[in-house]
Amino acid sequence: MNQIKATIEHVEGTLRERIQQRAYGPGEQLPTELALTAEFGVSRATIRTVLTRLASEGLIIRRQGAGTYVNQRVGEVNTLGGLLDYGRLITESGYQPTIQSISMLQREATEAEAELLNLAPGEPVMVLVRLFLADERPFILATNVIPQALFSSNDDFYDGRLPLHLFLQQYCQQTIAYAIYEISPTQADDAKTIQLLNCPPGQQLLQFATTFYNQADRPLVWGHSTYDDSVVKLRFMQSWV
Amino acid sequence: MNQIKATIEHVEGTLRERIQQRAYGPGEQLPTELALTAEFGVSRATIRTVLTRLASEGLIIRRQGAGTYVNQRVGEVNTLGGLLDYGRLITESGYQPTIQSISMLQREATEAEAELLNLAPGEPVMVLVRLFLADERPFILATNVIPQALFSSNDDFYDGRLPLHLFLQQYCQQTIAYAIYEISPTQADDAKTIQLLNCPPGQQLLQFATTFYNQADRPLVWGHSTYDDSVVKLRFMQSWV
DNA sequence: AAGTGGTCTAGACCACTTT
DNA sequence: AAGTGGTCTAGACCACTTT
Repeated sequence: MNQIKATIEHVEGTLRERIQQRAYGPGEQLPTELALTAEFGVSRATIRTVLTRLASEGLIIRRQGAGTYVNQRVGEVNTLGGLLDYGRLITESGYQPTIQSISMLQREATEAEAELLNLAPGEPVMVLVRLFLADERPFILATNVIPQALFSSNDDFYDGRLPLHLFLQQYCQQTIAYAIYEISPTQADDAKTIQLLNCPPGQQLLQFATTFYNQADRPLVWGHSTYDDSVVKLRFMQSWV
Repeated sequence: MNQIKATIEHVEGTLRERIQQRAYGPGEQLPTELALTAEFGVSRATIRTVLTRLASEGLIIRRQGAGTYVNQRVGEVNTLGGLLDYGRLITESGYQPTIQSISMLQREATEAEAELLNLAPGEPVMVLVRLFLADERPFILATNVIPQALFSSNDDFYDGRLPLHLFLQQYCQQTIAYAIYEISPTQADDAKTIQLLNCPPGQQLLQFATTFYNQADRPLVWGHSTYDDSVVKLRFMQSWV
């Protein structure tokens, strides 16, 4: 009567939790696939589906003939699961995240924005400016531009501190399927950036220009963020099978 | 008598080729999984293994109930399959790559290098300095440090123009399993960089600090690269299932 | 020789989208 | 209602590593 229906989700969640809480520590061997089938009472194909997902993130490493191991260096990386969510980046770096909503206003799309978001020039957009802090230290200033047309409901309050994907889910009923990032070097040169990020003029910064799309390839958000990496370094992991 | 043994590889290679050569163009629907099983004469599980790999790179998008589609924007990204291979990054950006071997010498590891490569300080390392050009324009200056102990054979010639993973395969019999990248902003400040990258002093650049590991978590290479993104922008894609 | 993950089959039913 | 991908089973044999 207490049947768990979403088997894959359950197995995946359980294994992620065990790795996160070091029940399976860095470098340690996971139970064999056969042992996992026995423990969870599912077929090997189900187990392998889950392990494939974890391996593609670099969380585990599988060696034919030898076993499946927790990646020894997961702890050194702060972008596991992607850059979508700056809040999580902060958490994974070991800090306490705070998100401040600096401003939220409606205006007409610039030509560039209209182009990127597949809008006619002048169509209304919502502009969110937010500041991310790690342990009270500001280090990301993010501007996100969302077509006003996506806001189906007529809410009169939007919580600007929600992670972007939850914001879109909540107020636009849209799910982000993929994103394209452009990363470039920049420096603190305008007064607003210098003030909000609390950094000296000329400080070298990273800039992300990102477009988020849904499954139907429709652009949902265009954003650009300025990232002060003297606070938190940006560390990616990439794995090959 | 003409049996193809590596079924998955064959299917995967064929589908990649078709996408690359636009037999399946951007945004177009792929044949259904059922159709692919018929065409290749394999089970659906085999087809799904391949499609899962392509989807995790963002090459295709699968929509339950609707079909499998080539990502409309694959062409906008130049890091598909990862940053491992700068030569491919250039190709994917539409340029002709050239790799120049600037220097290749043996010396003692610095303390920092020894730490990163799990060596005792002073152990010998091989240092490769290489310049990557896109259509004759220099844009990446890469330094790679490899423990001398990895060079098993006593070759007296090393081809410094090989992509790093082939270099390691060839001369060290080592396969890269994963890498950890740190991306930071920097600027052209030393004479050598300015000269080789042919850029004005103070030009803003990206810097990658990368450590490559094998399956047994052994560090194989530590590298740092300076990247002039005024030549080729760095564009990532990230997808969520 | 025993144990491990990798490939592969031939089904079944479900969730979701399209027609 | 028909078609599509998602989940799931219960096997089999292979390639590779460890004992």
